[in-house]
Amino acid sequence: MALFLSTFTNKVDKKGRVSVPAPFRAALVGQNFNGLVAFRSYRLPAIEGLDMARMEQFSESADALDLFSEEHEDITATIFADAVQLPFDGEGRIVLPQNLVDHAGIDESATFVGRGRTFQIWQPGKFEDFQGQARERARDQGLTLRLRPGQDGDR
Amino acid sequence: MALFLSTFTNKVDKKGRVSVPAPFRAALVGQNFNGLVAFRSYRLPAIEGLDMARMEQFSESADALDLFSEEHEDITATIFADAVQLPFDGEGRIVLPQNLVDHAGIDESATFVGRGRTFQIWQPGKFEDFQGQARERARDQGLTLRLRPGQDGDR
DNA sequence: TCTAAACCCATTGACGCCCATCAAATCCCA
DNA sequence: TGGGATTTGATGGGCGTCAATGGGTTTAGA
Repeated sequence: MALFLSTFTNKVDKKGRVSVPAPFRAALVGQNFNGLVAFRSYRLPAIEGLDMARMEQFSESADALDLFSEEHEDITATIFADAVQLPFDGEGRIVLPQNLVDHAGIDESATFVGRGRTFQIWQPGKFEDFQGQARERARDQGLTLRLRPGQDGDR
Repeated sequence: MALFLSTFTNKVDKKGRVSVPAPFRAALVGQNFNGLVAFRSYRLPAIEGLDMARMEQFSESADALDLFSEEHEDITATIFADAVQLPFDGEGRIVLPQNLVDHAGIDESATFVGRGRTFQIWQPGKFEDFQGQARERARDQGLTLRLRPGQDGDR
């Protein structure tokens, strides 16, 4: 599976189109669906972005919950109902729906933020603030990452 | 199997017809029956929508329950007895039966809500409220979706 | 014969698709 | 190694197509 790395800021044109950074596009090829899936983060003023394979995986995981249970209802209402498929145009751009734009407070530019298996889309200024705070927390709390044993990195 | 994503709100015309969103229609092709199956949700003021394959799956799951048990009686009465087949017209519209419309409180518009393997049909305002509450619960309870083990992400 | 559902056709507005331009990074060769 | 040429990615705009919608007409069943 592809890794989404680094951050890119692109312009949103009058039609609401944004170019998806070429490296991200390269990580999103080879699906049935030529585009990406997006939904509003329920914790942050940001848009979550992922590929269809990941969404299918969510779907299978959600199927493991009891149907008609409250947990199932909440998960599907916050993720699947909120998700949109955003196809690429010939130039590799997407159109961000109004409700996503509103949620993230995006205006003339959008920042694509790599987060490993997924990525996020932010209003540039808001991401800058958020990243600054995250770095502070990481430093103050001595954040560490434990590697999973027995797992090769190149899966 | 089909994956239903996003929400779409369409108008109900004077004849009671609603366009089923094109992406949903695309997920509903390839059945014997050109249309969808619907029944009243027993927990929510909404209409459950699905394809025939999913209905078959429900049937098999119900078979796992003891025949003539109260649970079996209740499930079959609530789901199978209540279900209706709604065929598409030439433009991909359906007509919602009166009892479903009443149950969901639908008037001039209907909201189609993707929920993964199935979808729901709501009165727009009611779904907005419900989704808002679901998002709150998701945030407050730190709702997460555990990915099913043994499933590779890189498919 | 009357009503309701199925079928057909017209309109319109958003979106997908195409082409043009421009900037930047890279490549190539003297 | 410097500078010109080429490629690739980002951006802008025009136009055709399809989905959603509305209404009329025919068919079937009561």
